Amino acid sequence: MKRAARRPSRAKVAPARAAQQGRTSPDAAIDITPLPDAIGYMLRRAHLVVVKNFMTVCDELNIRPGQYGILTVIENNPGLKQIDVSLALGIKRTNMVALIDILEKRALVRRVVVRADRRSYALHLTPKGKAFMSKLRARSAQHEEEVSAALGENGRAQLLSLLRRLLERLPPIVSDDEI
Amino acid sequence: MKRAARRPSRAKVAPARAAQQGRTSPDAAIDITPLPDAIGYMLRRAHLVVVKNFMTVCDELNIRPGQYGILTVIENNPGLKQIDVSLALGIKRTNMVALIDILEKRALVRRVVVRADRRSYALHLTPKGKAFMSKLRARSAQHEEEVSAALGENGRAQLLSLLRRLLERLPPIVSDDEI
DNA sequence: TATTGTTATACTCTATAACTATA
DNA sequence: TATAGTTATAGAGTATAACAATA
Repeated sequence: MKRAARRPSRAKVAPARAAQQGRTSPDAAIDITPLPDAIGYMLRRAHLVVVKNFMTVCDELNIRPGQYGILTVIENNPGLKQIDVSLALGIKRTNMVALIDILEKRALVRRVVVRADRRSYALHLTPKGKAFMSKLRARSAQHEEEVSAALGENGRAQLLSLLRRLLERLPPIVSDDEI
Repeated sequence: MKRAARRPSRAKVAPARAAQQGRTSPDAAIDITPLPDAIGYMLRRAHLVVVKNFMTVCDELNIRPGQYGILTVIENNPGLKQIDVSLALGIKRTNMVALIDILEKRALVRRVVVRADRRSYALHLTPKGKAFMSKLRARSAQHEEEVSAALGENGRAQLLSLLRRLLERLPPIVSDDEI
């Protein structure tokens, strides 16, 4: 996330049409949300602003949002296999390898050999991983507070309820065959 | 979006912990939404299922969601410069070039030379582009209906209102200096 | 035969630097 | 000096195919 400073700031864009017609009123400007009725697009923009906010937490602790998800799933379900984490988060098992590699190299996660099934590993947080998650959870809670404040009274619960409805009632992203 | 069929379907994952403890009840399985209280994560998942739904429309008409946004902005604001479209959609002007190239090669959009400022183009839909948008709008409306149905009575309006609040009250994704 | 982890690879989206031509 | 468009390039994130070890 780098800063730059080239052009003067302007929240709205004066369209060429307005200029061509001699109108210079800022009211003629198009809005920064040009597809305000497209649920998919609005979800995308909202996700981006929330993630940008969360990235300040991630940058502090040098972690990616996806890795935060993996750590959380492992912490809440110690002993999971990589394939289970993949399935839970919708990350392909083929892409999970490098992600776990990073977390293992940082000594946050351990791959524990399972005698019952020597194809797979049981994933656990190390003591360092648990301490890390402790910090991460505290900072994440702060972030969630900021988002809640933006959403207003009851807004957070309402939003989560509506998002849950979408996840429950629309076809899932990937059938787990594809993980 | 390819189909595959390797493993038996399972909506929930039986965690190794439960198995190790001898529990095999499906109630012990972890949910497919492992971060149900993280607004950012839930927005991501919801966006993915909605986009997957919208992709059926895009695949039919051989277009990407981002290109749909560009066409919509140009249709609603004929004569905009590339930089204006970039700003409106949060797409860097450097990445806008190839996107407009594609739309121009498909004869949906025209770059019209502006005598008043020969650095820039005025973007317009061609007649073919307008006809295309006509089809696209109709199919998109169908898609929006499906999403609305999933959200239930008033759900759509509530969700849009909450998402708008996030966009208005959290810091913007990019200052327009960075476009 | 099927599953788990792995490697290699490709594709999309996004990001940065540097150039040109115009203003 | 600043802006609009462009090119080249690099980095995420995600996708598929093929393989070894194990069940």
